Amino acid sequence: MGAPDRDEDPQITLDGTQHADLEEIERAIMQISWLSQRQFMQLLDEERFNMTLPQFYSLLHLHQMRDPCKMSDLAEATQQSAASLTGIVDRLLEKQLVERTRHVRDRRQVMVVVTPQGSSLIAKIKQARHEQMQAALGHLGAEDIDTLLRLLDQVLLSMLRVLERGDTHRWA
Amino acid sequence: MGAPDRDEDPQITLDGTQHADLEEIERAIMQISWLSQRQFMQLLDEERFNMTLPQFYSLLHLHQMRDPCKMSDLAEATQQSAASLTGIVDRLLEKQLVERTRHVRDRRQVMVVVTPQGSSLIAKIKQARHEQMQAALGHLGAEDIDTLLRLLDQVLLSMLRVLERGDTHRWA
DNA sequence: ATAAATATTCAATGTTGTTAAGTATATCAT
DNA sequence: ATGATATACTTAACAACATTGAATATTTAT
Repeated sequence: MGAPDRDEDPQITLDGTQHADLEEIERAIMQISWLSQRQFMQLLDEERFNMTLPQFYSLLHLHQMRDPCKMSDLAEATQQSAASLTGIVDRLLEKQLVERTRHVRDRRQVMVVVTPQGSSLIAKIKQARHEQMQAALGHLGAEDIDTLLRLLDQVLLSMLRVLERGDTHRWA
Repeated sequence: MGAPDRDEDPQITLDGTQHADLEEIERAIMQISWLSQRQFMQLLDEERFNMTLPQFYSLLHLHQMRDPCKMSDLAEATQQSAASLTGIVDRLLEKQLVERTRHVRDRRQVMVVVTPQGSSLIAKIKQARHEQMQAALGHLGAEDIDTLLRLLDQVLLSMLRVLERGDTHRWA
């Protein structure tokens, strides 16, 4: 990731003021996403955690749900295919971070729950990640934090909406 | 990814105002990173592009550099190991998106350059990605875009600084 | 010339991604 | 009830990448 593309002109709006291009934001988001995932991947790879990104995000969702969660729901929430998820849950199971049961009524459904060990690991990882991100976020002022959070949540909600629509669209 | 963790209290600051927690931002960045990379992965996977994320980010860096780039520099810039990169560049080479040469003076070094085909593909992918992200960003006002860009670039620069320090620290 | 340092590739292994096919259970129509 | 269809998930086969450590090639130092 080299220097940002700065060779494009800013937009000229009707009122004559100059505003940044949307593509600048896209570049920033892409770059931050790539770098932060890389950085996080290395953290998860340490012996004390020994996890992969897909495993973490799957476990994180189960932790947030607390109650048993269908495989298909977990797959949709984490944007992973059911086939991939089977192997991922297999490995979480080996480490005793989750438990797999069958739904009582509909025995086709496989339900997964996080174990206390799983929740405890998530807490440790969140703490380690917090320390890691402190370096990138620590210098932000309280005002900036509020603003950034508001904008990021706006972006995130739009993304989630798109994904939901995208899923229904895919099966249409 | 389920509903955001909202069960943590906001920070109470000295002046009595309530401000969002840094951890909220961390959550948002993690979630956006994961989702946007997933979404982008699916886009790159379409037949017209037929690329993977590591391939794209490697090619993107070469595109931004324009001039030939050492394997080790590319590895550092994209945060990939030299060993991984060899295979990735192999596949870019097969698709004729890059060319590999030896450095004239120091023939240990392998130099990689993007081809015109490679640059053209990057442009097409950027366009497709732009349309994809329009859905998540299109509703932002001009003010918000400026603000968000400023904050994201701040975060990005901090991350880059950390990575540089982290690299020198790792080999020390 | 020999040794040491550097840059990259190769080989072996594990996780995740894909698609397609397979198995088990549930539901619906007759 | 029985047979067809749909649903939920797993399995299988293969490609892409991640890791590590060994091997190779080239340069630099003695």
